[in-house]
Amino acid sequence: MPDTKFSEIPKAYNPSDVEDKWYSYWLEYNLFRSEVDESKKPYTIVIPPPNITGSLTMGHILNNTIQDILIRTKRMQGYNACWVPGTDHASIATEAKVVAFLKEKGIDKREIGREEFLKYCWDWKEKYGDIIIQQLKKLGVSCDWHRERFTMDDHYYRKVIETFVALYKEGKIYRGYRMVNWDPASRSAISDEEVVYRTVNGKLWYLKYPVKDSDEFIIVATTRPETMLGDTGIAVNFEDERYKKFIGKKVILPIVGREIPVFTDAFVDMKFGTGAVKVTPAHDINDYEMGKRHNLDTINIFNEDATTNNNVPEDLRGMDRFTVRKKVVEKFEKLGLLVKTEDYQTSIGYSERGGVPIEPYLSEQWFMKMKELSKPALEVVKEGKIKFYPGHWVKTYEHWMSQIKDWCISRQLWWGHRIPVWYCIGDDACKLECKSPIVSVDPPEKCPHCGSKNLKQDEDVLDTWASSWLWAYDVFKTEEEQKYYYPTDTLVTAPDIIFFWVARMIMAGLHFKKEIPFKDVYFTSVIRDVQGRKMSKSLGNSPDPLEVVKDYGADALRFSVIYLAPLGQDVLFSTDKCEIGRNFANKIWNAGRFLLMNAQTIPINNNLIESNIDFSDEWINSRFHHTLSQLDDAMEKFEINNTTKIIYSYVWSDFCDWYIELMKSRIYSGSEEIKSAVLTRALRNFENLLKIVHPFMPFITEELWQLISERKKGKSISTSDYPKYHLLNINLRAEKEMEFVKDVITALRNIRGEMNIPPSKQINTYVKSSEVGSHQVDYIKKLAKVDEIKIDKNLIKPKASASAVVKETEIYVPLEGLIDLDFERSRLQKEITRLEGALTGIDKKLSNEKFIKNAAQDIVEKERMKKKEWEMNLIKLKEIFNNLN
RNA sequence: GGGUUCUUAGCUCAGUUGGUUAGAGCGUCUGCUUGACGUGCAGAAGGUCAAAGGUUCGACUCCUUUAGAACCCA
Repeated sequence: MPDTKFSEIPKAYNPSDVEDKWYSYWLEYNLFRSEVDESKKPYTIVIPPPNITGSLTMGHILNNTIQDILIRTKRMQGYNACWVPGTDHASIATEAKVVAFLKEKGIDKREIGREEFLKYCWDWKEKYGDIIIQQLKKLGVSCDWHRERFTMDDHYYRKVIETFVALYKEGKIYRGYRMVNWDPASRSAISDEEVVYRTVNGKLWYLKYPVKDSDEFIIVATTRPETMLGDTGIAVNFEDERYKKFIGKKVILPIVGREIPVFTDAFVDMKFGTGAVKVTPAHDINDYEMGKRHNLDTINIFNEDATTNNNVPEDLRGMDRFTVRKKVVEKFEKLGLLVKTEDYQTSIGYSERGGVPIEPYLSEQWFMKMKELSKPALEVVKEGKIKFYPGHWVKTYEHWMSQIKDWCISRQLWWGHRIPVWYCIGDDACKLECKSPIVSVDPPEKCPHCGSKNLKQDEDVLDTWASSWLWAYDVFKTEEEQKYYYPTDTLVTAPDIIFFWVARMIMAGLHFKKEIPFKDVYFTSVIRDVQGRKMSKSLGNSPDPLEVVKDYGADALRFSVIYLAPLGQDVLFSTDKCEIGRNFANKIWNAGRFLLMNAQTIPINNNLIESNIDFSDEWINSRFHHTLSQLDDAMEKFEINNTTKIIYSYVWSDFCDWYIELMKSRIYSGSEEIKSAVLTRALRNFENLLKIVHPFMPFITEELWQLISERKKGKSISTSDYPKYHLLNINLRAEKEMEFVKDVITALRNIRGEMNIPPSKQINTYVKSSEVGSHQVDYIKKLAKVDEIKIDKNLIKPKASASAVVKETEIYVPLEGLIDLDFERSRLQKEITRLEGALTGIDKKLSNEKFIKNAAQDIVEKERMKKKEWEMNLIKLKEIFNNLN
């Protein structure tokens, strides 16, 4: 026993005293380090790399706590546990931040040029890049920090480029002039997945287009009147009687004066608007398709920043899209061509990062063919080779995978992996072949066709996800490591990146490594505030996790968040809910404090660990192994939330409420040998308790583990052996005995409570039985505050007593002068009524032939047993009731 | 418009392949300076399991419909 004085152990657990101390200790002794070791089975997790732009959110807390629970458990269970941390360069998000930062200083990125701009980006990364990572350490996560990676590390960068080149050579990457989602704020293309749709209150404008050589008009309805400047046709449905006479005619485009044809296309919905649709092939994906079908001109009216270009009339040039909208509507109004304006609810795509409405925009981009890659990736999930938790995500995944489109991977940005493609801009010697791009991992010296050294690299960088989809294996640098650690075991991630990241990692893993990247995917809950709103910076409803750690402790935060987060459901979180974890930590602390206090005076003697065992020892051991079995089961099924409930109930109800309370009678009044035996055993039980709590609450368990016994330098609970479940420890007899004792004590407490007997007042008790052992009697006396117990199977009910029937055993508490007979009568009557109701139900069942015939035999048997016991109890209660005097 | 999920005590949620006259934590009420803990202890109250049908000997659990909520996709 370490010579910590009891008086030195504070009454309440104070997390700030211990957290930093133990985190540095763990790092000092490299306890989270993992290296290839063929003699051990690896258990591997790669962290979902947080953005270098962000700071720690409650989402990170939940996500990383789950990973830490898994990895710590496996580490203690003897696996070579490897958790690889790292960060993501987040191309578009970081570039936006740096651009904004420069803007404040009055610098435009185009002025300073690419190289200079990238220096600023790297500065940013150095300064802010590992904020989240540092914050995570406060949470106690057990990552192998020697393995920290960044998606733009030299090694990783090269892997990304090599992957591009390989896929290009396989014909899976191509360049094309296509309509893409354009973010005018960052002046870059983005992928379909980066577009978020929002319902907004817009308007529907009805515009009149004069028909050429006629007095008639065609009226079109549009939500984006400004795009009329690029209209090159009017489409109607072939079956629409209203417009048959116009088909093949031309209309004069107002303001512009261009003549555009009226044609039919099945795409047109007769019921929408007026049934006539203005067609702008350069600025709408559906119009683009129609334009292709009908050979319409494609007139782009916007610059890259969505201001109008020279393809619109002079007085409307250089305006942003919203200004020009106003101007166009004004002009229509002046011309008498605006029929009406209606309020209209519409869904508009916004750039997730840029925050502005995306513009469908024609441009030259790089694409990845996805069909072939997606097929095996869909299979492994459908077949269950990769399991999702909760399983319903499989359907979402299937849906997306089976209608996957080619992936636009180029971004018109500078921060990121620059596309490894060069173009010959050559000289006179250029040949036709020089037009084809040169794709190469290392910069080519000259054009392979004409020999010119005048080459220019593609300006664009790759989509961030085209780097992070390699994360599951390229975080491991050597072949040896990849072979040992890959496939990884579990991925824990937020469901909103199932397509961005999870799906693509599966594709990459299967394609390049011929193996799944992970076996299990755990999709975390979404953390919301108590009103159910998503946590966001703009709402200010997102607590700073580090503040919470300061106020409640890291262990409390971890435990609370998991306790509140059921699989597959949102969590309504508020800081004060961390009281659950804080109180729990304090409970554990005080259980430890109690044992340590007694260890000051009672010698620990391991020779006595198997001596003086009674049913309470057998019971707690049995309960512990039940708990282990439940824990194993829940972990297996990734019911992480459930594990906290299992642990909570064991620690609080079994260990503290009963085991510790029971042990007091022996510790305070037993012989020296009994005291020693009981306490020695209790400390061992407590150590086991600490071990199963440790993955959830690493700091407090380490502190107590170090306190309850002298440990060698470098020893830690985090690398101790996790207790193993053994069926042999389940002791049904002890459990039954314990159950009886608990029931008697509860019944007596109930009587005390209802009869208003002050706790200070001792009572006497009579038990009509022959089977209660003396060891049980001691416990009942102590916990129910009973002075004297008389046990006799023939005893006669004493006068003026309160009573109860527990497991067919009658219990009496004589209360001469204290008892209110009417009250006792109503108390008994309540129980009688309850039992009668229950028995009616059971009788109905048992007298039903079909039940006897159809129900499983053990169910019927169970019902019969219940009936027997309840009938017995009822008879006794009625007898007591009738003889009450 | 299509898909997924959810609706159980005042609140937040459990409830395992249908078989306990429905469980926990918080909150509420009553009592407690009991020698670990008031961040605690003991006791109690509180639910026609969203609604209506159906399957079944038996439905919180399975099916259908309806109402409401959330999310994803278009």
